[in-house]
Amino acid sequence: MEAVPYGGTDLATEPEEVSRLKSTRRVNIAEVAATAGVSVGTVSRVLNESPNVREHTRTRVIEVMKRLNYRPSRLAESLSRGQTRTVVILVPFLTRPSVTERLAGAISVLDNEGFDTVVRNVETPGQRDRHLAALTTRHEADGAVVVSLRLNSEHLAAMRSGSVPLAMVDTEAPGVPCTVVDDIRGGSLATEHLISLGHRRIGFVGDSPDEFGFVSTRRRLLGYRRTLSAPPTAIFAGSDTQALGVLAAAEKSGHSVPADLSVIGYDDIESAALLGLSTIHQPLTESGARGARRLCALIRGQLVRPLREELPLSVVARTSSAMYAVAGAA
Amino acid sequence: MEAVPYGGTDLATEPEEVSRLKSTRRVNIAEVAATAGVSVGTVSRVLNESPNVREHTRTRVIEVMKRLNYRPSRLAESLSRGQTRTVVILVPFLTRPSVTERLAGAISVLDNEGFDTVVRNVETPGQRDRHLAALTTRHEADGAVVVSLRLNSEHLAAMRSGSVPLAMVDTEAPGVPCTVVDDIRGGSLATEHLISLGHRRIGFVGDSPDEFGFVSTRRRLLGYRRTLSAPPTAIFAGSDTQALGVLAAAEKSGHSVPADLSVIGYDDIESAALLGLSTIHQPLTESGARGARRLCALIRGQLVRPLREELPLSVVARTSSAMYAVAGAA
DNA sequence: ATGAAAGCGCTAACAG
DNA sequence: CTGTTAGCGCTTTCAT
Repeated sequence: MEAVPYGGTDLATEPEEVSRLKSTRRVNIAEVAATAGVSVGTVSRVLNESPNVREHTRTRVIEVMKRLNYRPSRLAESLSRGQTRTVVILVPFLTRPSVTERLAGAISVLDNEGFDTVVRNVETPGQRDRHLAALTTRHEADGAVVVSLRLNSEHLAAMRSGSVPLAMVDTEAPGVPCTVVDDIRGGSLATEHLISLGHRRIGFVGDSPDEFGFVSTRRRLLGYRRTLSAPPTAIFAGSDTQALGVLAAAEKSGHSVPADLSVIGYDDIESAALLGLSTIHQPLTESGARGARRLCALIRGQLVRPLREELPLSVVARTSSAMYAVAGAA
Repeated sequence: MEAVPYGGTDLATEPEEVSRLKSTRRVNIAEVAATAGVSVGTVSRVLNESPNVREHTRTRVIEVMKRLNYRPSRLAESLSRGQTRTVVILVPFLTRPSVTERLAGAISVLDNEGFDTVVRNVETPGQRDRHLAALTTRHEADGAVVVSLRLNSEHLAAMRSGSVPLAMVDTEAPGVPCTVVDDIRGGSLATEHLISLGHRRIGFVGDSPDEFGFVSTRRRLLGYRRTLSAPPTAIFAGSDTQALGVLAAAEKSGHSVPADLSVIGYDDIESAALLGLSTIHQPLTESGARGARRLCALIRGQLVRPLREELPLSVVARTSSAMYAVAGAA
């Protein structure tokens, strides 16, 4: 490892060692073995911390690896071992806070389990199809977790015949391990909360139905419909993000929350607490973590049970919802 | 591809084809070649859409690939080609909206360029060191983009001697392509905005300095300090998320915004617009995209210029900031 | 247009 | 404890 100028360097002459690729010939395990005067097998052993290496040998090999700036190829290792130690996670609309929290949960456990996580973001039907197809068409990871996206029968059939280890989060399919919540019940919980506060005219704000294969919002709407059907002194938003929109709109139009209007959201994203938004809490990070954990089990060849696991929902009453003061109907 | 029961199936008997790994022996290119009665070379050619394959042959090979449910190994392809077509992106606090937007920007261009993106989330110094080390210690990707994390001289030296293609976003290092904004100026812009509104006593809310190697907030603070130094009729928050916290706190304590208190944030995350938060806009998605684009250039062996690129900042006045009404000092 | 064969960089089984 | 060697599954000359 040569000394590299840093920090104290004259900044006038912009050092640019990294701005262009130095075509340093990659040194491989054979080269290390050769210059250390041992076999590749031995180098491999020190690489994998095998106990069967004389301390002296190990030291020498390590020294050579350092000197040659050797970086073992994960690719070669994977190919040889027969597993990629990589998992793909397919998410829709990565920037949505609820999605991000799930993603973070998944990455965290995957990282701990020694997997790299390739994330694929889906924002159009085209991307969805392309990425879903890639999952079964080529062998690029040890498994995949699909978040919030619905698989059609073709996809499913392909996953099966290709036997691609798969776990789903916030969406389900027959025969696939999935981690979900009961969104219909969630819709009811939200509506009931408002009703218990004396509201009788409750509005709903959400995605236009069937917009993009998302199933959650529609089901929440269903829960709302089942619980009530008249218009607003309170609003139930299909997601916290939409609830924030409602909050802003209310303020803009001079309505104060919760005095004039109660608002309840859904998800309990991080900023909901920050803003005092009442909401239906669902274990976002946890769902991603569990999905990942189940995928790992699957990859290990374990049987995942129960196939469908349901996480609990709860209402979190904060400051955006309050008793209906004006004329609480009996 | 065998027919797989789906949908119409009796759900009482939970089908569980995917809940356990079917040990379907992987079919490889040799097997395809053998059963199609051609050489592996030919199969490889149809795989890569080489024009040098008789139409008839191609059709037959494709038919066999389907029938055998052949999935080419990306690993083997990469090893053979000598490139992973994978990029690592290192981000701190993945769930922060500003980070997520950058990530989305990067993933988007990387995806278009045919790269898989492995994301590594850093939430502790330990993770930071481990992931940073992994970048140089092993060869697992064609390059890396580092977001908002500071590299010390050791890391830098390692990146260089290992000649790991690297691009940085929202952070900089000598000799490395970076995409940044002028946070000091950002701090000034925010403060000036408030001052132009008649405010003279302006508070700052931000991270405790030097918490975790983050540089941005501190620099914004510096910009604020340089512009002013007395206490509050208005508040400048180091990030939009923190500004939202201020909004909530204000409301909770009965202060109305902007009547009693003006608030300006920093970043212009998606929900800022939603909530009418005044803020300093910085091109978040764009920064991620540019970082990714530059990394791609680097990987292609191109010279990246200028090494340091600065994206523009602008103030976005929304409804959370207003003229200081009470007693605007002259 | 197609086949044969030499890698790519590692792991692991086997010998010693 | 260490060396040898056969793969892992593909791409890619080089022949033909």
